[in-house]
Amino acid sequence: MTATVGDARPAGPGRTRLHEAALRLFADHGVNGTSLQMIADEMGVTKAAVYHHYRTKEELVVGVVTPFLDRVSEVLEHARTRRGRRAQVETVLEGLVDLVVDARRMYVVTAVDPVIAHLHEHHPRMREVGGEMRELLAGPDAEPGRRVAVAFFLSGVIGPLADPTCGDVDDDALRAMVMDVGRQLLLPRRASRG
Amino acid sequence: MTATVGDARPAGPGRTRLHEAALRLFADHGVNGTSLQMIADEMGVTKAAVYHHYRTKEELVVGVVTPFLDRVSEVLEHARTRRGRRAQVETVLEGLVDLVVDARRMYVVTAVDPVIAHLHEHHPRMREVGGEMRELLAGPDAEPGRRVAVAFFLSGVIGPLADPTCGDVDDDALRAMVMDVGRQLLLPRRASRG
DNA sequence: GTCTATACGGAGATAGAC
DNA sequence: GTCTATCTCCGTATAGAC
Repeated sequence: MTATVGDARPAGPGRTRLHEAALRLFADHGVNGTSLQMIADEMGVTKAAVYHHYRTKEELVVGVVTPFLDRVSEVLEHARTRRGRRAQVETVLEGLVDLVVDARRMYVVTAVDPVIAHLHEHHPRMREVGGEMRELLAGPDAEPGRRVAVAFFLSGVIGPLADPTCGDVDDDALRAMVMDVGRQLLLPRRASRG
Repeated sequence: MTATVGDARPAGPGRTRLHEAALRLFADHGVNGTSLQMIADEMGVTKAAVYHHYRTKEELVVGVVTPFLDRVSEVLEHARTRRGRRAQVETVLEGLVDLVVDARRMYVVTAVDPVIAHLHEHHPRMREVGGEMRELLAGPDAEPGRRVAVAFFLSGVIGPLADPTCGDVDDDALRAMVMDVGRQLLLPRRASRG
């Protein structure tokens, strides 16, 4: 049994330091390639100290991902308050790109890591948030073409974040460029160009 | 000719079976999440039998990736025989999308796995092929916007392949849709930045 | 090419003192 | 909240027989 981590504690400073150290390493080596020993070393403590915060590695992973998941939830919630599909898509797009550029490393990890991919399938809240995002972006009963575009976009955003050839692009420029691509893919103009 | 692979053995049937089994598991669990024991079980043999083909796990990984790398090389070579940047980009696009749809699992692995990402940085031939592809798609001394688009595209293609909400889309449709997106991003009509 | 058997290290995890 | 010490299991890898 994999236990639901209804761990709603507010995450003190120690925990936050742990999250940050773990995240750095996850982004570099993947979750499976990162041992608790590595994390402990990164923080300058021992494994046992890490185990004080989480009972298992899996719970640690969930703990690291959760704050990011929360922010995505907020974006979706905000989008739902808007009227009209186009406005909703635009809002998700903006919020997501913002979030993703701001938390580069995190999104790379959450989007790409095999371990987290499994979590996406099995962890109830991740399934839920992922589903809601796709639904908001694609719309109900979307045609294949639309679903492909959405999947393409969600996966595409990580490219510029991870690609070394884009390392020189600063956050603001990146945000603008990715938004541009996102609009092209998900908000095609009806008749003419605007 | 598609260059030498460190290990230029012709890959008999046993080796090919091994590659396929390993690939299936890599795609599911990531390279680090796949033990040689799992691979052996998948093939119905023992670990020692696997070690008959490769001396280390890393060599196995390279062996699995190489055939795919060779096909990418062929695509690039073919593109270089064409005259004009647009024609070259179009050719790479077509070849790559074809290849990627045909070898879904493989591309997901090569594009996404943390272990292979490190290989991309350190393994000479992978560095080379990756660099050549970006150069062909982006052009020499490309501006940031173009580089972002290329990175976005290369990462975006894996989305529809991996996303469960696109599972019902058959290969031909997928190919067409992804090509469409690729042209939008990389071959803008009446290019303002070509 | 495949097997059995085994070496060795490092992984995740626990106990209990400070 | 952090430590030392320790457990167990499984990972990679090797030796040598069939």
